[in-house]
Amino acid sequence: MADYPEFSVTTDLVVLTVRGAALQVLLVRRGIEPFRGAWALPGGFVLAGEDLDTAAVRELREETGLTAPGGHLEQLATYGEPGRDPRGRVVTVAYLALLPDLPTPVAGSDAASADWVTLPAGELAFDHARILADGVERARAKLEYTPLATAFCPPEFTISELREVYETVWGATLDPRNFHRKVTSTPGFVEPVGRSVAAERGRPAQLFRRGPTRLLHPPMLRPAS
Amino acid sequence: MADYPEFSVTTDLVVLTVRGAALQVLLVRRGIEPFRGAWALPGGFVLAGEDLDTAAVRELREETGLTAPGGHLEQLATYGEPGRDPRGRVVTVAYLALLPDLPTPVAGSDAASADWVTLPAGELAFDHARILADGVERARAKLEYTPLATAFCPPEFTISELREVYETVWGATLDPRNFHRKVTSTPGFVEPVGRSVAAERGRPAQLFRRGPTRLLHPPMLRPAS
DNA sequence: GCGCTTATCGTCATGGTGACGAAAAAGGGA
DNA sequence: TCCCTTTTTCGTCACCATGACGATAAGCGC
Repeated sequence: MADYPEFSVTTDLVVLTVRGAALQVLLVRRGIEPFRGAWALPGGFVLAGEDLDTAAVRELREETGLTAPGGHLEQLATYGEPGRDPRGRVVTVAYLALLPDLPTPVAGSDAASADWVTLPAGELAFDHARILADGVERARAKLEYTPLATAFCPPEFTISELREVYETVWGATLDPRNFHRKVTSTPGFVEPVGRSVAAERGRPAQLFRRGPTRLLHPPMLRPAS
Repeated sequence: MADYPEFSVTTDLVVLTVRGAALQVLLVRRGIEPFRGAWALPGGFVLAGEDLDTAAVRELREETGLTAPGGHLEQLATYGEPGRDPRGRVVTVAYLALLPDLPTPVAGSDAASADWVTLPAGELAFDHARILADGVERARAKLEYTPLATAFCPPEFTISELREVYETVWGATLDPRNFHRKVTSTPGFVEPVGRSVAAERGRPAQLFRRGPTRLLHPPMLRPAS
């Protein structure tokens, strides 16, 4: 071991949410050099004796104040190019988090100035632009063959809310009737709560919660680009 | 940086191939402690100034003597649980490699005793059993929506060879006629070479090479379990 | 030639999907 | 109260991909 180089290890988070009709990412303004004043992904160093997943959960809690109830957190990829951090040899394990649009603001956060930024975001510190792009692409792909779109929704949601998630993440418009049929006919995707909720306009919609299925068979296919 | 713990970083490789009718993984016998004498995934420490991908390619070359011509190499996941390596805090970035069944043996390899092992493999050093399981599952899933099965084949192959790859990796039997129709009718999956090759028995088969498509639309669906 | 094997093409029924019509169920305004 | 608008939800229809097969083509060995 003594003959091999030493690394610092960080976790960086791509935290996505759907607010209104926009896909947004949680970014922080860096208060110290390098890249002082630039937008960056939230993250930080992995502590001694701390698991990578644990570090990611801790960072998420410190930055958003939430433990992702109903949300989703998964490892994205690891970036370790020499020179990606001017301070030295730093390898970062990136995580992807999908959260519902919570009324909770970023207040109570550790970071002085964290905020939701509508995509596409501009310049980012380090190689965070690439990490963010990889995270968005992963989310787009996962909506196809997993029921992960429900992670963007509150515990109880309507089919229309779920459809808006798909439309926002994919940047496409979907037929409400065919989407309704597809979602409700895929076993285990969503389960009816039994109650309905009055919308601002139009016929009240039925409420659903996430079903037990982790994989969609057959998948939701994106409309041909 | 000085206040944060130091890590060693390694890359471990899940190198898969299809030989005969079996899915095989490249394993090495450890010559030193810990886990001396046990099977382990090939891998090693990332060097100073070396990129993670570069380290993985170097390890692959050192262990197999090949630079994966026509094969496939991608990052799998990163494992950093404290205590996963008794020597200290070691984070490993695992890679997944898919190679054709080359007539080249493992000879000329760095590792004293590397060998192909038919899955399922038995006990493995460190947390390599879990890494291997993750790699196999990734390969199974990727065969569905990417043309990566061609990475298991030589540059020119027959539809039957490609079908055997699917059958071996998925552990299922596929109808040769429907498989032929599906593969040849998916644009960009495979391209006819124009020549045919005589098999040991039966009608000679047409030769194909990999097409330009990176994503299968619609995907190849696994038969219902 | 015959028989065997494998490759390749066709046929048919079924099920999922896109396009779109139509009814249901609310609120708002004259 | 009676329209009008909006959104949800249910139906219909044509089309395409697929699974289950039958049938033919093209080699080999005898």
